[in-house]
Amino acid sequence: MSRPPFQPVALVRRDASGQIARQLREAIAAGVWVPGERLPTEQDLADTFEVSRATAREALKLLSATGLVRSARGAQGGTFVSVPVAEQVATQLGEAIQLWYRAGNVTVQNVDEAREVLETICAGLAASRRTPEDIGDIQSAVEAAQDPAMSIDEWLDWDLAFHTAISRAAKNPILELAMMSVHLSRPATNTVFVDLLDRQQVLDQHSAITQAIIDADPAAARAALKNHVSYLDLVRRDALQSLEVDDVPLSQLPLKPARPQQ
Amino acid sequence: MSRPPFQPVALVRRDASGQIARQLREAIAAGVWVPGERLPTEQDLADTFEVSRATAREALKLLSATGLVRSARGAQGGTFVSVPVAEQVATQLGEAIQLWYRAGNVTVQNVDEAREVLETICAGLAASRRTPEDIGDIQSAVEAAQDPAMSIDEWLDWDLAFHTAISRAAKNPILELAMMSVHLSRPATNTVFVDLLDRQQVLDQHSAITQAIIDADPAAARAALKNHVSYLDLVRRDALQSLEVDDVPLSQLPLKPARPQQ
DNA sequence: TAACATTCATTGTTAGACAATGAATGTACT
DNA sequence: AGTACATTCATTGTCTAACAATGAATGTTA
Repeated sequence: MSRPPFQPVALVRRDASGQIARQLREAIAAGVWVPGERLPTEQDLADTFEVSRATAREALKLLSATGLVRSARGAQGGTFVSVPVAEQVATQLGEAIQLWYRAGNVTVQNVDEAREVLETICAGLAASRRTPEDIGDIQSAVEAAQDPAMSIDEWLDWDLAFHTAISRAAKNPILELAMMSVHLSRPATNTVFVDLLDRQQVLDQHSAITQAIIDADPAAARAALKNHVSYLDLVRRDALQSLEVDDVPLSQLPLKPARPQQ
Repeated sequence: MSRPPFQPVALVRRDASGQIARQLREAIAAGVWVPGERLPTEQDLADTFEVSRATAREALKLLSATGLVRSARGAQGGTFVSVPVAEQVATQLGEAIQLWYRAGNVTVQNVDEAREVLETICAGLAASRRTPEDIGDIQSAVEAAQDPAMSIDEWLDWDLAFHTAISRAAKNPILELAMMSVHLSRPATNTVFVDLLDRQQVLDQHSAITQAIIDADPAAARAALKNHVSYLDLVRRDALQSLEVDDVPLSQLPLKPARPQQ
């Protein structure tokens, strides 16, 4: 099976950089250039598409924004096809979810539900597939969070580390990515009530999840996680109620009336 | 709660456009500009960061690649904060997964497992939450796929429509996005065996899922979907076995030895 | 009132230049 | 021979200065 050649299509004079980016993206998807391989130089691309180098550069910027290519200076430099790292993809996804939340397209309930079902699955899989390293990671995250003098931010970091370790132990990069994205989108949605949590209770729940994973007991892991999530849910409901906030709108963030989006 | 002002930070002379993009992204995340609002003009940004307009433009291109902003020409034009549409985010995610697959970072099993657990959840939720419109969408996708003269591509499109309608009926945009991404990444991973499927069997399985959703029976919906997925799994196993391909590597696509990625 | 023309701020694109970089190559010294 | 250092040079990064295209607002005319 040989690789297809790159066949540029003449541009219609509208959004040149976008069209070039699209053609390059499709070419990469078709395997014209494989990860690690070098694309033509900016000048070559500019000549090929009959545009200026600046326009060709902007097309490459569009691709580099999603981590599809990366550039390097120097004599042996150039633009290389690269495989986006999970963190980058997850960050972008989390970003999008936060914007959706602020625009009212998703609710805290949506995010929490997604989190619950995804993490429940991951906990079950983790109990079946965890390696000794995974157990170590999970346990050290639990232990590190036991210091009662810890700041909220630090504590949240360890909480994230705990849940990240579980999703990694599930040994499925796709689910891990999904979990990571949901967690990364949570800062915008849970700032209201984090300091209302009882750390000791959370800690106990984390320990129960950990133990089930160590015991290789998927059903127990799922149950322990569901218990944890329902506690978080309870605290959030109480917090919202005490704030006398309606359950539906949820956007505590300032929202200016949005300009109609075309 | 008032919005924070925009406070640009002086750049270190390295990757100026990237730094500007990062600062703008963080400012948007902090609510300096809300969706629909206009950013400063390119010239203003250039002046603010003490760079040329070209560099400021490249920063904006980095943001527009993920749909975070969009630009418009004309007297009242400019660059506006926008909410990325789900399709765009899902496409990017699917793209990343395809690259991961080609780079060997994910396997077909990973993608299929993610698809199975996500869609099982969605099917259950859909059975609880489906509206009459959802039922109509799902049914018409099933009926449309009954034409035996249909081409494989068309048939696959209807298959996608069927599964998309289910995930939409689950009424959770986050899970819907996840499903969409997994489906969009599948073309690269299932080209080997699609024509080995028995369309009538697939159709019957789709009908069973549909009926369970109409009956508002989550458990039945989950079971019917699991049955469907396990059939697909079976066919794929057979296909791989008959091709005498090992079960693990799975990359049927041409792979050149990748240049070490820094 | 409606249709049309003009204005003009803003993004889109161009051309040519110079700066920064970093791998490869050459050179001198031990 | 080997090692430290200097040079080369293709390539990306940034700059400058301009012009083109656009499209909402405004003005003008029928």
